[in-house]
Order: sequence, then C-alpha cells, then structure tokens
Amino acid sequence: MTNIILSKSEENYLKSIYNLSDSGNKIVTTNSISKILNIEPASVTDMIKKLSKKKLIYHEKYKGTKISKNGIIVALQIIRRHRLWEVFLYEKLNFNWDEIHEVAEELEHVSSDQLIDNLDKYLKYPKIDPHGDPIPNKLGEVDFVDKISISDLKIKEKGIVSRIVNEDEGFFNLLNKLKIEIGTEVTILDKIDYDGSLDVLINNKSVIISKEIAENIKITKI
Amino acid sequence: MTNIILSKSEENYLKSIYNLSDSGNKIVTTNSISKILNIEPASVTDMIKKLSKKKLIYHEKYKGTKISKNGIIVALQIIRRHRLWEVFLYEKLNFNWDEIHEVAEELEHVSSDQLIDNLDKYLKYPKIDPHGDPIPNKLGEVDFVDKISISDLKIKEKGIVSRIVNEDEGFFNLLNKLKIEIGTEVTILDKIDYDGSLDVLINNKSVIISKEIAENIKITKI
DNA sequence: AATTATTTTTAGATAAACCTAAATTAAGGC
DNA sequence: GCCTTAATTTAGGTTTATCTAAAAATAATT
Ligand SMILES: [Mn+2]
Ligand SMILES: [Mn+2]
Ligand SMILES: [Mn+2]
Ligand SMILES: [Mn+2]
Repeated sequence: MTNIILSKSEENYLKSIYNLSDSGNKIVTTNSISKILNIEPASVTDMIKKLSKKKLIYHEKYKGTKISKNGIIVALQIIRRHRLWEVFLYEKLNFNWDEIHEVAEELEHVSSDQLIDNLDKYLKYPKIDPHGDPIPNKLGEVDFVDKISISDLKIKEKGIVSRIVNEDEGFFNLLNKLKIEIGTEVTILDKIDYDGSLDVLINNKSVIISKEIAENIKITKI
Repeated sequence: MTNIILSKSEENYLKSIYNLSDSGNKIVTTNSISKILNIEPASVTDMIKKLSKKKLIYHEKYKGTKISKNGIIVALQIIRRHRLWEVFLYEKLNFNWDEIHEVAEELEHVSSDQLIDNLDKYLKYPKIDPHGDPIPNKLGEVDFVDKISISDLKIKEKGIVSRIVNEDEGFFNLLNKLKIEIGTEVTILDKIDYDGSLDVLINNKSVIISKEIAENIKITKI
C-alpha cells in the first residue's frame, strides 16, 4: 500500500468524484464535478488527466470518469478524516450542526495517520458523524447507510431520522426551526398530490414539508 | 482590523521572520530565513517583496527585513494557533513531546477564529505549550518568558526547567533519556573549563551535558 | 584601498491549479 | 439521419511558489 501523497486540490477532486459516484458504481461527468467544486469544466479536465495518470480514476475521453479501486480507498480515508473532525468540532468544541462542514473541509487535508488514529480513539471510535453519515474505519470499511427518505414513506408509516443529505445553510436553518435532528421520530400524516408535499408529525406537531426537503432527510423505517 | 488572508507560504514566512526577530526587535537577514525554511535565498527575496507590499514587514534592499507592528500581530496569531494545537495533541491525543511540532505546523494554517477560540476554551486557556513556550492570547498578548539557560547558572545554583528552545529530534531524544521535562529541577555541580560542559544534578543523578545543550534549556532560577 | 568572499537580488524557467475562448464530440429533437 | 444544442476537451494565458544561474551590492581580508 504505497502511501500516495496528494495535494489539497487532488484530495478535494477525488472526494467529490467518490461522492458523485454512488460508492464507486456510477460514472461521473465532468460537468457534475465542475458544479460541485465551483471550478470550470476545462480545469476539471486537467485534473482528471492528473488523477488518471495516478490510477485513482479511469477516464475515457468524452465518456466520463470512474473511480478506481484504489481511488475509492484513498477517497474513503479523506472522508474518514473529514467526518472524524466533524465529530470533534460538534462534540468537543461545541460547534453547531451547520458550522462544522466548512472547517472540516480544511482539517481533512492534514494528513498524519497518527493524528487521525489518535483522534478516532479519543472520540471513542464514532460510527457516524453529526449529519448521520457513516465514518469509514482505518481499513476503509463503511457501515450500511439508510437510503430511504421521508418522501418514500407511505401514509401512517413511521421512521427515525438517521441522516441529513443536503449540507447547505438554508437547509440546516430549516431543520433547526423544525427541531429535526438525528433520532427524531417522524410519522406521515398525509401526502399532498398537488406538489408532493408531505404532512408530517414531528415532535407531536403536524408540519408541511416540501418533497425536496423530504428527499434530503433519510430515515430508518420503524 | 482588516482581516488579511494569507497563504500557507506567507504564513510560514511571516512566522519565521517573527521567530528570527527576537520579538520584533532584530533585523532579519534573507539568508537566515532561507536556512530556517529550507528555501533558496532567491525565493525568499520574492516573498519578502510580497510581504512588504502587504505592509507586514519593512525591507531595505541588501540591508535586511524588519517585521512591522501589524506583522507582529499576525505572526502572533499564527503562533497562537500552533501552540494551542500542540497542547491539544500532547494532552488530548497523547502525542509525545517530539511528535507534536510537525503536525501543528500544518494545523496552524486552518484559519477559523471560531475554531481557535473554542479550542482555547476547551483546553482551558493554557498559558504555555508543551515545550514551555507562551501562548499568545486572542489580543496577541504574551507572557514574559525565561531567557536564562542552564549554562548561565553558576556552580551550586538551582533552577526549574521552564522552556525547551531547540525542536529537533535528536535533542528531544536526549531530553527523554535524561528525563528532563518542563518542571524538572537542576543544580549545577561543576563547570568544566575545557569545553564549557556542565556537571548537573538532575533527578538526583549527576550528568554531564554539553554547553550547547545547556544553552537550549531555559530555566527559572530558584 | 584593493581584492576576494559572501550575501542578496535579478533574470529567466518550471510546475500546479486555475481561467477564457475556441474546437471537437456526443446527444437529443424532429 | 441531419441539425442544433449541450458537454467536453484543447489551446493558450495567469498567478503563486518555487528553482538555477548570473549580476550587483556589501562585508571581510590582506
Ligand atoms: Mn477539503
Ligand atoms: Mn458530515
Ligand atoms: Mn506551518
Ligand atoms: Mn512548541
């Protein structure tokens, strides 16, 4: 396992490619990477060539990019670092839910194995980060993740909020307002045909949430 | 207080210039910066121009570099971050004395005020780092620091080790072997005229240490 | 004071990571 | 299947941070 050293940019690209790939299964387009990283497609093409040369991804001109076996391993370590730092910021430094991502985005690039292993131990080997995302272990093993959203539930079905997919500010504010967090119980009261909105019982109160929001909140069915 | 954003490189240069300047008093040479950062003098000259334009240092061609008032403030914040991370690594993550510097050298560049303020609070506002170096507060205020070395003591005089100046590996190994740490009591038994070596009582044992080593261990006279 | 040595700066190059504009390829609509 | 549109790549350029080689300034030595 020759420890490849990547630049901060390379790491950000590889992580994004992994995140867009649905655990390495889907082919990722140049434009999707461009949008997520806010970098022009031409620059993305340059980096794709670079990561291809390092065998972290496969690329066929004009067709798309697939992350390699090795690329997945490397990406999972970056994600591991990111999520462990999120736990640290949230639990030890009392950051809010919506403040941790940005700082973790920087901390994840400090690549010392000793640092991450000791941090992991110090945090008592957490399995999920504050958004409910699973933390890969040292070997890159990741727990199964709920893929059912609130929007997948039928009327009268119940679930426990297990994961928040969307990470932007407005979304977090809404969740705070609705007092939705990991572990909150939700029950579908009604579905509104017109626009797909849902009437949901949260903390004993009926609230209407849009379909889009419901799709971004993953749950465990109960 | 317009919050200037500096690159990692600029931060490393500015910190080195401050460290070489004896708290901002001495003029710093291009070559000394070059040596400490392991970067060619020609490159140092380039960066000096850049930092001058930002008014963080003053520079007179061929004469030398002086850090500005503002430069000192900025440098102290970088040093604050570095030392707080060292405390964290040492106290919370169980790093050894000699392992913290390198990692802190990276962590110090993650510049989030909230991160550092909360870390400071979490660590209970430490006054010194694990090497005995004072941690500047948020306003850039620094405690007085011992400037007397073991080598400055006369025969029969005693001191408490308060600060370790040298940060390289071999030196740390020696200190570990001699069981010298912050707080260790030392008594001068004899001075050897020939090469300036010292016979010192440490942990109830007489040991001979070279003049160079003695100069790198600062103490509080008792 | 002249000469030599050292330090510092300038000049010119390179690699990384971005950009814009233009060219190329693939996809979608009819 | 052709044509327009969208996606992607290529070409050429910029900025940052580095380098080497050579020139210029200062310091040290005789
Ligand atoms: Mn990042
Ligand atoms: Mn997260
Ligand atoms: Mn540093
Ligand atoms: Mn230190």
